[in-house]
Amino acid sequence: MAYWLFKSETSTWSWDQQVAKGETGEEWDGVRNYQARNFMREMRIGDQGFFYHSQKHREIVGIVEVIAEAHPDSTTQDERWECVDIKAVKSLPQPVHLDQIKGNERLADMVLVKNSRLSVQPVTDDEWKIILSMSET
DNA sequence: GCCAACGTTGGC
DNA sequence: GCCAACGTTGGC
Repeated sequence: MAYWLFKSETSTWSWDQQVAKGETGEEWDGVRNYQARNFMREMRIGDQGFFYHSQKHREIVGIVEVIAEAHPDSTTQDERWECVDIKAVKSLPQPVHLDQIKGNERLADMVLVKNSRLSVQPVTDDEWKIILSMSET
């Protein structure tokens, strides 16, 4: 199973909205970037991801799960763009802030640190575990 | 609110 | 196919 990170601005789509969707989940639509789309094409049902609030908050707040693999993005007629569906699994015990991530040298290679503009990105097994443990303290 | 970094577009 | 111009994102 692979791990990912989904980034959203609270004013566009927030964790609270994602949680409210429950088991039904929601399309991760609106992505107009080839790299991000390509990562979504690699996702499989059951993969998990972090839900990150960009801009004002800058923290990972929850865990989501892929419930539908890549399909056409319903918000555009342009068939280049695809998206997956995700549902909220749970909130993190404590949000993990970007400052904490940047302050941990074992996370120095995270895409979030190296390419902050990419909205859908892969997370390694190690990064996943480290962030989970940071969230529990 | 600014601006650096990055991606995309379009003229040549 | 190169690259300048432009638009967008997101950290600060």
